[in-house]
Amino acid sequence: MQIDKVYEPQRFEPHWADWWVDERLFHVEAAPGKPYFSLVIPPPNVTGSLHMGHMFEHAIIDAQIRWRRMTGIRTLWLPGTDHAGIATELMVDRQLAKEGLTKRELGREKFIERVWKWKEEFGGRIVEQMKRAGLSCDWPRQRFTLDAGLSRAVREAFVRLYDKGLIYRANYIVNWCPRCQTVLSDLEVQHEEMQGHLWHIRYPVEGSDVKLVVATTRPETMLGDTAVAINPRDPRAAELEGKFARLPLMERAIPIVLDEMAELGFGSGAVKITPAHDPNDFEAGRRHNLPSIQVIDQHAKMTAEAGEFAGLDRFEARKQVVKELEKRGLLEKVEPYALSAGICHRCKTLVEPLVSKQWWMSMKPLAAPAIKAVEEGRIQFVPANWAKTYYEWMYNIRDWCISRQLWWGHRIPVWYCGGCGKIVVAREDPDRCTHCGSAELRQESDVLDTWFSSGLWPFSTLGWPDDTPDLRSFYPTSLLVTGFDIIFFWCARMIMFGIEMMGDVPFRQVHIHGLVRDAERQKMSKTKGNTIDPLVINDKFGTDAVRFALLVSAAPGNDIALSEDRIDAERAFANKIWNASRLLFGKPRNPALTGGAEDAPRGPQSLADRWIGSRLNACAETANKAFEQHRYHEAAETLYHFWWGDFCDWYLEFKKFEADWSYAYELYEKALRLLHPLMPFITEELWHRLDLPGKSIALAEYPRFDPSEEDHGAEERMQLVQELVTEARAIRADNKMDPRRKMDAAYSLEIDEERRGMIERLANVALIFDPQLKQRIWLDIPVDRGRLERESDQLEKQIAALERQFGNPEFLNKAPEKVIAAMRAKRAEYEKKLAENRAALGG
RNA sequence: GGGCGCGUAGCUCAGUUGGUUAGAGCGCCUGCUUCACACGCAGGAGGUCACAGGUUCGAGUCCUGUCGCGCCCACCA
Repeated sequence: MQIDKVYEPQRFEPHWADWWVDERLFHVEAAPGKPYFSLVIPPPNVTGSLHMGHMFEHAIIDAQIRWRRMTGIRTLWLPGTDHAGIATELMVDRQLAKEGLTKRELGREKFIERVWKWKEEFGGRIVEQMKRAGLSCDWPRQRFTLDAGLSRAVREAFVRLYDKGLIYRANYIVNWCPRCQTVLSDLEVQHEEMQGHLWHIRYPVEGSDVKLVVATTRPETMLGDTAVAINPRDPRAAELEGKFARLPLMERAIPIVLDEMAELGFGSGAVKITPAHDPNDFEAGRRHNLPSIQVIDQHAKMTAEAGEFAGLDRFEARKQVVKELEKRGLLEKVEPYALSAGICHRCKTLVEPLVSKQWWMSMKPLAAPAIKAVEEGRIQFVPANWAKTYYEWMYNIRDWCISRQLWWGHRIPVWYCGGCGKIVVAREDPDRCTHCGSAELRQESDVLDTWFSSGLWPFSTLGWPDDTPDLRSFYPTSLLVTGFDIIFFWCARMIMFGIEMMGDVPFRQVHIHGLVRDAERQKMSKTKGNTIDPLVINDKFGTDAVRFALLVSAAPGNDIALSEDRIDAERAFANKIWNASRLLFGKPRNPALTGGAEDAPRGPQSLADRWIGSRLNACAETANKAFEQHRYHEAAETLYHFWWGDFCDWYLEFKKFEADWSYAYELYEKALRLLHPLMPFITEELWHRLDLPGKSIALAEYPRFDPSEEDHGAEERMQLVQELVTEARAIRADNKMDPRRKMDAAYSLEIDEERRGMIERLANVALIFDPQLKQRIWLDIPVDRGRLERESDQLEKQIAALERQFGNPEFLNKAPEKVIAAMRAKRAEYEKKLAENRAALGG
């Protein structure tokens, strides 16, 4: 068998990536009622290209999916992409801006055309990246949140919820992004600590000399004040209740009301109320029946209601208002003040609270069964702690603003009738008003929040609302793998939608993974310039090495610090496997057999064979358990040490002195399968060199724990060989002995001919085999006295520590039998070793 | 204000229900062109597990507190 001298993943990875897709290797047919494992991809946004976070998530999913598939269960990984409303519009906005255009100038239709073009380009790029990464997705089932089927699902869901009274339209104070020109949900507003000021302003009380001092962080909003509140327990309450304050600058009389919102002892004890521009004040306005005066418009400019300040930008207005108040001696003081400001999580513009008529979804009724599903364990979080975060949000959930003043998205299926003024909500575009028959219908111009369609993803992608074989075959899905940052945005909403629309949870388990950070644990970000581009890194080190580096660091839920050093180490691992294969492939496949029966498995032939078989078996047990529990780092580490430590360092070295390599091939093939979910490319490449009957290693069986392969005897016998070899090498190194010259040993031990040969060869020692003593040999080698003395001291200390334990009756009473027995065995072992050392030193 | 998490070898991190001598990768030191691999081989140094108490026969692991760091949620004038 020929194999290139150097491991160059670039030479075969693209080939297998294409082959997997072209052969539709991971396509799976519907089979209602049959056992399955299914997972829908968290659809990446079509905004650009994939980053390391995606790569990490995909490496986890692919490992899990490939492992499941190899265990023989019907396995589906459904791929797709998300239209990502605001994010994509922002990208296209920027592109237009470079051409000196705006989306309004272009018009709705032309703009959407433009975005589709963008989607074709970048969405396509993302899909290509995923294919190149070798993700074992069922590509023929690929979906996009705006494709026809999913759009139909969106309408269905909207109409059902509307009919149930769970979707409503209302005027309320919302988060408005003056740049994106749309409303945002609470989740889309990011809070950032900012250093601001607290301005204390004097409001004169009418018919009195008293001046009420109010404190505010936003003086420009005072122009829209319609009341001032003080706490009912405020000493001034009785005197001021029912009186009016004179609003400075606007010269308007506004009532003084009593309200708990004014906290006793905070600032001056009085609070200005601006119902149109503050969520808190909005509620207060409702409580006290106050008028609402909008002084800031949707572009964050002052309205005509702002009098002399009309037309000014909100920040400029702030300066002017403060200046004017100062001039009139109404500014008592200014203090520095730390506040958290809400900014648009897409474009980072300061969000403006505005009163606006929007579409909302009632969440409490949907949340209750979703909470129950997790409480009852029908959905399990991994790590379990994340359930707390989920509960916390769900218990305090508020209604969801689902309309967006955007163009790229699912247009809300609501029509306003010009005839009777009523609204029509329909699955299909209506020709006439269902109430009055008028043809004068105008569709709602708003689109839905992107997360509305994402929330339907686990079933809309399987054909819902139709009762399809796919849906009956793969829903509920088995697992969701995602980041903690979208537990609320996506995960929680899928659970609510799933239960509401399908009557069952959308997935059984949620694996929450961490963040990929750079080597210094900094978040990767374009602005910091510390990002690692998956394309570049995969090309440099090979996809297998990058995947393995990600997974070996992936302790459940923890962030990972990724460095090129780490990836380089895993490339070295791949290279090690490659070279071990070169050694193996240079050996006769099966000298004991001839003709066509060359591949007939013959099982282990030697002690080394039995030992490695037993080791691989143990490794298979650990790996299966690790995948089951989403402990990828454990699977990776175990396989790393099996391949490098056991297979290469010991087994192959032993085999070099044996003639029969038939079992080595058998075991090697099994070891490739064991590694395949973590390193799909190199294992596929090498597996094909074996020219076996199967089509792909990805469809071969994953090795399982087999009690008949367990061979404790072989492991124990081999352990002694390893210890002796290591000891002999250490003596040689400590004494600076020439490694090429044979040495004699000075131990008395029970040994058989087979092991004698192993020790002699690997340790390069001459063992004197005494037939008179049968299996006992006496070795005569120079001893490193210092080494033995140090070791003996250690042993004495350890034995003394154990004696202390055994002398403690409490320990003997309370410790489990198992632990005591293990410690007794340990003591015996130490004592034996100590005796050996003393004999060697004495002689 | 509420919630979650972290602090283990020079660096980055493992350590699942408490149990014997706490591990890995990288880095470091020593010696090797050993016929698969210098992306390698062999040997080695390096940790009072942040700190202080407590529970226990036994604590890196459980409890309390302190210090340091991070994240999330919240209508904090």
